[in-house]
Amino acid sequence: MPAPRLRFAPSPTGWLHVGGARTVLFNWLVARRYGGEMLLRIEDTDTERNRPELTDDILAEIEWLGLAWDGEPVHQSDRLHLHTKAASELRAAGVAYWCDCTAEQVQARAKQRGGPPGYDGHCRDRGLAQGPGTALRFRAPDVGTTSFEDLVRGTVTFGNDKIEDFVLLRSNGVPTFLLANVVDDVDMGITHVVRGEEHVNGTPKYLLIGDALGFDHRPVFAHLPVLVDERRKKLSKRRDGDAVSVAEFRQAGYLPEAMVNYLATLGWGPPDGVEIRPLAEIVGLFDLDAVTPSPAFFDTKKLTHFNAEYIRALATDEFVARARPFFAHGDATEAVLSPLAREVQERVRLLSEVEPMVDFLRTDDVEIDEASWQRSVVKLGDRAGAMLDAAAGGLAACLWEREAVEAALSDAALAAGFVNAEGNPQMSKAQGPVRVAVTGRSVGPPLYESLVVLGRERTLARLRAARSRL
RNA sequence: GCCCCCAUCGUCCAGUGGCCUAGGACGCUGCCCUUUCAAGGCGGUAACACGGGUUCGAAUCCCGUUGGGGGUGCCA
Repeated sequence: MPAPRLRFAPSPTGWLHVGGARTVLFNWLVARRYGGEMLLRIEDTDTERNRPELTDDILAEIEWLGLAWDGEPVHQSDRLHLHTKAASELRAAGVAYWCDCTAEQVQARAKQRGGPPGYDGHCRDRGLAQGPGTALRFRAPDVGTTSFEDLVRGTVTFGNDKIEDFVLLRSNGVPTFLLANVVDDVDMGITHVVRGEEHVNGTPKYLLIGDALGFDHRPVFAHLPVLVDERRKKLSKRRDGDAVSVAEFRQAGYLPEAMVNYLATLGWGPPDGVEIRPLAEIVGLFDLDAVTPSPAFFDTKKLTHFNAEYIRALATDEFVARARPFFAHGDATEAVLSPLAREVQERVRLLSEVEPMVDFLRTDDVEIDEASWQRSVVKLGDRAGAMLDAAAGGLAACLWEREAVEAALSDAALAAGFVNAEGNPQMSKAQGPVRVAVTGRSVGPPLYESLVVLGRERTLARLRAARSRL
């Protein structure tokens, strides 16, 4: 395959959502696989809805994902002259005409007619000249079919009689996406149009415009399946029209590598079934022909699993560095995390979970979780108090390092009556009261290591506090 | 309504006429390991939507039904 040229064409009307991210990824994958390029085109022709400041956010998220684009992003609004020139050509060739119907009139007639909604060709042969309030419409053929080969769907065919006379130029003179798209794709030398399934219906219009303009080259199309939510609805339509944004996941502590890897498994799968793997390998394996045509559910649980795997695979210092931006208490958190980093790393699924897990080491303002207190302390009866006392005694005297702390707690367990059938200390239960007293909860990082970091005095103070609470 | 598309475990992916008593992953779950929790090890749960064809043979091909999705804008 000659080096392909692809483009991702977001419109700055919202944040980058995960569906968009998946589209960027698949475009990027094709470009990388075949030594081509992926360009960016900002489709900002909708002056009403446009929010230019969002462009930077979208670019930043794409960068965060690590999916670099080639060249400078193109702004469609800078290219209006090309679009209007094409519009004039179409008008001159008689395949476009001016229409002065308002959107309200079009709708009203459709309703009155009782037939299908849409434009009825009212102004087709009125020979209107351009004037105030006139839009330029494309004269769609009444007979025949328009079809194209889609890399993921095969041949798709539309009856031309079902294609209405759509708008090329709005009455304010600004070209619509339909026109701008075709002109820009050709001008930018785009060979592959890889986009969401929602564009399938617009494709025959794209083709009709291109043919009318006399373009001899057609890009290859690939319409990716939509990403859906738990209700099987398009993700970007979720809630109040809010998409599930990439930013949301970034802020929640997901790694871009995990996100990208997970996204690659939606609508596609590696031939060998190995899902979690470096992007470089995916590049070598990816193929649009192998993309599934059916909608895919965006499963946050599975994404989270990927994320946990990626976190665990990090070098420990890298893990700390990546978690740092999520610390509200900066250096103080890092100081208590460092000695336990490896242990914490194996226990979190999100970077945002790191700080809460070591908070009990940073602050003395530890709240005892009631459920944990009941389950791991109260339920043990008298032995809980005995354990707390014995632990305090042993810990007060021992050497303050891991083995000694373990030994002290083992002895305390024996003294408090936590003994198993073999006569050994039953630490699974005995560590409970100490853990809750010190950390406030019944789950957390390994206890001995935690105590060493906490320090003798603070440990003893918490043991005493718990004792008096009993 | 009309147009287009889709249809394998709860979910994602594998399967492209015989290798399928349908495979992997997430989830859920049993056991083991274990200082809690994780992680790890070994198991389990669970699917070819339905009905017709074609064929010696169908999850795989064709038709229909049903179900789902996308579109139907002077949004992109």
